[in-house]
Amino acid sequence: MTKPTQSSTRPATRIQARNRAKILDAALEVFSANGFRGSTLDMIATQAGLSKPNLLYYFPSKADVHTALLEQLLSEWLDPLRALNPEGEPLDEILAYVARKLGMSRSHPRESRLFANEILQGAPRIHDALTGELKALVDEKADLIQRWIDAGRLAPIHPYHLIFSIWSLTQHYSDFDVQVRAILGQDDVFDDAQSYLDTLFIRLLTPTDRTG
Amino acid sequence: MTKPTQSSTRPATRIQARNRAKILDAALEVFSANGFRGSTLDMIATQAGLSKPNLLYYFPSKADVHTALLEQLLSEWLDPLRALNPEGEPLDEILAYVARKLGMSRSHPRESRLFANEILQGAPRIHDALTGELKALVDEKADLIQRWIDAGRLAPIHPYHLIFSIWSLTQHYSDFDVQVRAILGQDDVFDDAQSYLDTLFIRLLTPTDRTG
DNA sequence: TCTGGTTTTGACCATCTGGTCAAATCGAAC
DNA sequence: GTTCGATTTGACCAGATGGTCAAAACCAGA
Repeated sequence: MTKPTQSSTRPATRIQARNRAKILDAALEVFSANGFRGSTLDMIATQAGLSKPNLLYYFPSKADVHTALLEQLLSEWLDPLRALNPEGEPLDEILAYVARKLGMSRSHPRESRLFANEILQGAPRIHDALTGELKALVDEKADLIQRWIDAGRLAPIHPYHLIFSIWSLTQHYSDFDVQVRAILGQDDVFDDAQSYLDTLFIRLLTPTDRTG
Repeated sequence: MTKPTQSSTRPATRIQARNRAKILDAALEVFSANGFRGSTLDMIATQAGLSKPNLLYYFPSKADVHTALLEQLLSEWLDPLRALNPEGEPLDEILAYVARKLGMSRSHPRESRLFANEILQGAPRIHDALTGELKALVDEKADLIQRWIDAGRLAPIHPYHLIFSIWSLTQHYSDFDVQVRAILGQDDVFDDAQSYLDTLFIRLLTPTDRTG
């Protein structure tokens, strides 16, 4: 009856790795659809194909599943921003970032909703990550954008609000999915969204030529 | 022990009006902060200064409080869009709409979060309103915007996605409040946001002059 | 096959929570 | 101040839910 989570030394068996993965995937499905309080261990266990006590054999509590999930996903979630390349052409870099982020809303809507739920509730479990890891990354990239602006390679706008606007515009299509579909019907929402956002950021960011 | 809610004929006493209002305000506070499943009748009752059975004397169930709250707020929530004036100058009208919407994020963050929670969970209780009242209003206003575009008074963009972008950009500042503040600190977020959004929509929507 | 650790589970518990109810209290009209 | 409906409440209930535990089943190496 050795608890597997204590095995910080032991190299985790194949069964452990497989079941922890199954649980985290099930938890993503359930938490993203129902929020933390709206999700039950039974839902997650069933979704994972395990019994509730068996789930609790791998994670000591519901909160631990949630925390583990958020931690695992946060870094991956920030990859698109991290990939903003200081060496690239500014406008292309931003547009590529927008495209990556919109792509994630399309392909990873569960992750997006999981974070949206967490932030909406006041981020009780990842507040430290917000003021730490996230802020550090955003500070760095906002600085980069400011340098591009100072060099006249982007129109002058508030770098932080630019980043916020990219987040909100892209995540809207996953988080508020139901509303978007209620209004538009089942159309190819993401293709139209992509071209709309391209237009928007090109117009917003293309520097006015002042050499005349 | 006559239930007050049955009195569709009776004109509702002063006490009834006062307590129903207290309950709905408390419910707004609690539901917007914790979501539907994360809120308890005890929380709402305490917040309203009533006992739980007393609360249930005015509303037959928790779900009924929630529904009543959403219904009461939905119409008011759409007022800024409804006020879009066909007779006005197109760009001014859109900018004024953005300003009204951002103002509501600042002054009514609880309402914004209440709706965000509901939509995130798949809008189980207001889906009809989305495909009905909301869609009808958006269709009407999208049509107006399209006519402005056709008349060359706005740059050509997708009207529905324009409306979505206004929603997402403005509501972000209330719904994701915690995240914004974690990154920016306690600054005057809304003033900067207002000028950022002004810039954004002016650049996006100002028609290119083709008379040359 | 035996052995010892790993994994799984059925039964169970305590707490929380939505909701009920009969009795008590209140309040306005007479 | 009496009356009768409106309002309020303490006590209570049933189901849901997070979590425990001891025993059973499983599995890999000797």
